[in-house]
Amino acid sequence: MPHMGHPLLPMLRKLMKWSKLDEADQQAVLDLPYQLRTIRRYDSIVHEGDHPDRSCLLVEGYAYRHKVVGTGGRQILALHVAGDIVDLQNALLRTADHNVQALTDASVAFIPVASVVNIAFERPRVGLAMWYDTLVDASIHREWTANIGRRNAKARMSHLLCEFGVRLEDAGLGTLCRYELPMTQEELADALGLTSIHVNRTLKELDREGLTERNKKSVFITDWQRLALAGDFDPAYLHIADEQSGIAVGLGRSI
Amino acid sequence: MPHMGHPLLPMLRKLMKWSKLDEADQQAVLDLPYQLRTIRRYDSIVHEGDHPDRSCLLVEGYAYRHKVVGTGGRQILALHVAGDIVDLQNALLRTADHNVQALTDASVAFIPVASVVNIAFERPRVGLAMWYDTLVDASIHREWTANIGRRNAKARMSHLLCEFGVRLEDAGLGTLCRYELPMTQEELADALGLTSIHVNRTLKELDREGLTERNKKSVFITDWQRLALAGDFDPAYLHIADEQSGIAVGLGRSI
DNA sequence: CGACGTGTTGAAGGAGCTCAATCTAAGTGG
DNA sequence: CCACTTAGATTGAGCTCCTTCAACACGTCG
Repeated sequence: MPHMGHPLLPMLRKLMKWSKLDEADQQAVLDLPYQLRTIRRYDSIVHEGDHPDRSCLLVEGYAYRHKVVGTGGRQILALHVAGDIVDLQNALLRTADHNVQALTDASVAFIPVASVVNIAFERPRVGLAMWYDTLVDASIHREWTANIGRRNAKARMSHLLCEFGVRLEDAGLGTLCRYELPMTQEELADALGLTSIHVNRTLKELDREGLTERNKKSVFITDWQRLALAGDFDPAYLHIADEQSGIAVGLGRSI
Repeated sequence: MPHMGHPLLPMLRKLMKWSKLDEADQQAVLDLPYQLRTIRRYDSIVHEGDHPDRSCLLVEGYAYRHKVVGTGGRQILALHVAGDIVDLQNALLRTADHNVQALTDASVAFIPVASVVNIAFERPRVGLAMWYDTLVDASIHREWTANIGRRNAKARMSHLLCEFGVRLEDAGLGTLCRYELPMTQEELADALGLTSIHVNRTLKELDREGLTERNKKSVFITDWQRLALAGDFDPAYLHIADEQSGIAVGLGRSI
């Protein structure tokens, strides 16, 4: 899997969306020590109960976080794309409370937690961007909770497809209405709290109603308006367009 | 509602669980500027779409966060008790992506976001504790997602009752098996992704099976072992007992 | 070619929902 | 102290969305 440019660039790109970073900040991010590893599809990156001492970030490919419940069911908690910091949580909290796994062949950079903590507090703008990132992550968790708890299958699926469109376009990895979705129906089911059989029927229904056109690995949204309506989708929770000026106030005061 | 001691003490108590704070750190936390407000049951504290410039923390009482979906359904996303920082999210992210509301009459302290950001970066141990707190918050979100997505009604309810026991005991507001739960069955339903009718039947079943004894506002868990088993409950995700030594490493290096 | 992972389809069952009625306790006003 | 009100708890009956079980189809890859 060839990779263009500095492996940490996708992360830097993302951090710069959350907070304005000057030249020195940017360089410091790129100077973080890291170890690059290639991960195969379905390989585990972090396992529940681990005590990771390195944070990891997705350089290329897709990954997901999940938990397995007592009855054997699996719940996918989050989906991640290149540039996402997939495991600051478990590293900072010392004990992994969930699993992280590659959804496709992927490239992952591991960074010592100590380095992450150091840069966060030596360079408050970087630290704030990281904090911000974890908060947005939590915001997405909340929307997923609402999605699974209070919407029916069709709305859940529509919502997921809309979210992915917005996120992939924002990450420069696709467009709002056309992107790669390398997930099996069983994986979709585990992300939505459904069974793969019902996911199959729901996807077929969206196709039949002219909202989407899919083939195995890619999604084409043919009617964004209606899909967003069906999915009760409002991208506000992704905080993509939020102004950052307000945050700078806090930093301007004393740092 | 009379209050003992400094209003910010419950928060300080909580932060100190996440990271070791020296005298000066502790004083700085208590010296944060704040405005105390009494909130009536059901009054809104933060409304979705707001642009709050003050973070808020629960000094006394219970509160919850929620979203309303397109079909009118409500999903409660998190429950909060005294000491919880109920709204760092919305304040830092600038645009509230969910509502925060009082579950009982409550006392809330509002702190300017700028002050929070300042203390976080001037005093890294405090900042780390706050970051840690938001990460634990996210961890609870994840467990809730798994709970709602992959467990049946009885397990969901059992899990919630167990979580509350642990959290309230940890906060010094009750004991593992006996505590106040000032929620209506409809509110429980909205927290669990169920209907109030089904919550009623589920609660009755737990009583009938000898796992709990309830009256209106308080819970008595008569068989913790079996309730935890029924709820597939493992408190690891609350990160209550995690060692903090590892984190200190990061700070010790350069700050 | 056979095997396996994934998608597709049908039929039956059930967990949880909807609708509707009744009950209870805690106000509230007189 | 008692009618009156009201929010919440409780219970029943029928229904539906989604699951479970069971085949079968399809493509890929050894």
